[in-house]
Amino acid sequence: MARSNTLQYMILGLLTRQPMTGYDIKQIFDKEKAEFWTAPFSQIYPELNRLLNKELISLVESTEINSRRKVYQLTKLGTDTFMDWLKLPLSPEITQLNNDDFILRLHFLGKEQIDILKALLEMRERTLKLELAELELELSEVVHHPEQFGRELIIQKELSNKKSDLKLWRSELKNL
Amino acid sequence: MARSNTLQYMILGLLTRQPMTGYDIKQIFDKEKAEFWTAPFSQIYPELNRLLNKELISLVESTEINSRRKVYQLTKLGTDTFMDWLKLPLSPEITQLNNDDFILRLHFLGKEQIDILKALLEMRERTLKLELAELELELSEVVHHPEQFGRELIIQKELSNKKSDLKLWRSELKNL
DNA sequence: CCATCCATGTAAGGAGTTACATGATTGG
DNA sequence: CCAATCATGTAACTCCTTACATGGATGG
Repeated sequence: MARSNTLQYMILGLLTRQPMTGYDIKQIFDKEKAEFWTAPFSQIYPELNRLLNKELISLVESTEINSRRKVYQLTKLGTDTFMDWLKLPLSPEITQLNNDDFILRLHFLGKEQIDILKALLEMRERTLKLELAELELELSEVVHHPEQFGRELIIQKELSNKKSDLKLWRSELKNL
Repeated sequence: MARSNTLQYMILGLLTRQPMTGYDIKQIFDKEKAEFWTAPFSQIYPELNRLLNKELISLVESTEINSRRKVYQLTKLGTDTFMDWLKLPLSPEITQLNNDDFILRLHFLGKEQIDILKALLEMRERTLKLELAELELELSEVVHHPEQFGRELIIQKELSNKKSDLKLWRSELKNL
């Protein structure tokens, strides 16, 4: 999942819930991770310092005077930056969304942001349909190569995963 | 998919089919990629030179005398290295297999290697059962947090994907 | 007092992306 | 002759992992 500042937005997203330390962020990654993502301290701490430098986050003044704990909170700029990123599915020039971009945003959406949530699900639905068509084509080609049995199984797996995704997002969209 | 020499084994795996150039390898990656993986020239060419250095591959003597084409073939060492990697699911000390390691090996398995294929599917089946149990637990926790609706959907997606995988591998195992 | 958890980092290196650079061959 | 394809690479940069380094606070 390279090349899109994933970590930056994950951290900003977590800080929208409440101010916290790098250590807290790591705890949440480890607890909520299994679904799709995690990061070690060696990525988190330097990233926090970069975000501080860019003034997307700031240090909460500590009551405990001689503690090394650094509690971070979002700045106005940080909140805006995160919300702009989250609203991607609402921008008219974007019509497709890969699984990673989709999941990452979905993670931070609740029923309060119903319009973003709907746009996100609809966009993913569109992309899934295209991906399914491509996979059907690949499957029809690979069946002529019995020596590539493993690859055929992979395509079947991808097909059944995407079909079940499409079904799930459609049914969720209906309930919104 | 870091830290496991993926590219090395992908290249060795493709070269078991027939000798080819870096350019050919890239073509195949682009054609067979969509399912899970690809690599740009800037990764392929340096990797080929590393494999040449390690004597896992060698240059095929060219008939065309003044061509810049470099056709690579597996050496005995390269073939052995690849087969050892492919046989991982047969090794008794390994009992679990994540999706990436599973898919990567499955890609190169045909019905000729029925014993490896069976062991691979069985091992993935075991791992899937554990992953499903974890996800069920996470789902039961997240339902108490309606503000994390997006995360709940992600867990549901993962659950339905893994359930459909489990069903698929079970039915394929029955047919082998 | 000692283990575990809390807490913050640096260093080294591998993996992956994007951009750049170059030139031969093939087919219309 | 010109465009597309074949063909091989380097450079710079970001992303990610593993290992290392340090020390305070808490609870049994």
